[in-house]
Amino acid sequence: MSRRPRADARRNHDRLLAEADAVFREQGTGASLEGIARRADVAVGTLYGHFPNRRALVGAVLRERNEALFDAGEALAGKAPEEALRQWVDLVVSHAATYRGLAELLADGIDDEASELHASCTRMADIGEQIVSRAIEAGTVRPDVTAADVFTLMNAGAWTREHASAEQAARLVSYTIDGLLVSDRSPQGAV
Amino acid sequence: MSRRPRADARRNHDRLLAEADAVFREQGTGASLEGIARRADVAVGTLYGHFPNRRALVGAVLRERNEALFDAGEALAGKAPEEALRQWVDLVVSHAATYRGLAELLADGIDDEASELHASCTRMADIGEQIVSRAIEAGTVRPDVTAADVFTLMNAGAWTREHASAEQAARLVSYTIDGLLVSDRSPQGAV
DNA sequence: CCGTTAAACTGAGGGTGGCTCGAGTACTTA
DNA sequence: TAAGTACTCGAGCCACCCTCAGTTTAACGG
Repeated sequence: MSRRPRADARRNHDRLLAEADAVFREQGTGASLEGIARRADVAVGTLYGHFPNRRALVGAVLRERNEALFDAGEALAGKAPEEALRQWVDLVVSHAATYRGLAELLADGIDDEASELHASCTRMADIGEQIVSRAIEAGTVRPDVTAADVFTLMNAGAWTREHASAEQAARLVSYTIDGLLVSDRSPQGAV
Repeated sequence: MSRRPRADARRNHDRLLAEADAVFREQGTGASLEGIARRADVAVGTLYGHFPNRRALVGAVLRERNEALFDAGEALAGKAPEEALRQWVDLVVSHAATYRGLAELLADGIDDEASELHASCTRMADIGEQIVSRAIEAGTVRPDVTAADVFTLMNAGAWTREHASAEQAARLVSYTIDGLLVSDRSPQGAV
């Protein structure tokens, strides 16, 4: 029979997650893992016992938060296509901007199946895919726009927010979405 | 009177620049400076004697290259506004993508007067400003678009190219520029 | 309550990299 | 060729990543 998990193990796991969350918010996802272990009053080895590498720790910190994000994304299915697209991109950009450096991990995670963030990335891309294909059907968005375009836009937006003002990032994202829409200058979608 | 600079100093300087260029191309601007010193057959201290920090070294590597870039940018003054804008952004994105990590240094350099890259950043932004204001006058680009928008777009494009395919980055940039243009959906320019 | 057992914890240690500074070297100049 | 100094060297300190052999401690069965 399998034993019940040890109480100290669970306690350390939770402490590590809590401190990692705080530290990543303050210093970004590139923060010192030894520092996180220190703050959690735990030896480095313990941290590595629970989370084999930085990505795993970031992934764990994000897990709950991501659930809420994905739920919100799916709730957008009812909205008008353009609204849904704008809000989804905005949601993800704000989410990613909570932790400096996350945009990079996400952008790299979509192509790396070994990444602990891969599942989250594909989930994000899938939701974007649904929204964008609905928008194309509705004739709102150009038919040649892909899910990859939307995923990339989200990452670029999040990165921009780390290196410029939130307003500047929002402007750029907004312009880009304008560019994705059907207009007199762009190919018309099938009705 | 000031002496002629020592021959060995100049030799080391040049070797360091050459190796730094090669290494930054191969490994990005985050590469080990100790490794660069080793490759240049020089002690670390010598590297730091010539270039006090990583940004200074990157800036020096970029200097000549930047001149060519700026010249090309100014040569675009004759082109049609939209063409000039697209080509300028493309030029800078390709330039920045030569060295992984450069997009970040540039994005941060525009706000940091102490950065050795600050001058290059403002120069880039200035050229963008000229092109965009000409395009606005011509009624091609929305009147609310700023030089900062263009600078940010260039950085975001370069970053995207580091984390996705060149094609994907080009698509996104292209869509964004579409969004900057005057169309039936956006505010009309004067004229 | 107390062994037994395995899961979990610990932290020294080996590796890499950034950067400094005092001692030594070698180039220029007169 | 000697003086003077610009330049070079690299050991050394610090921070970080990650591992693993030895130790602790919680869970379980009697």
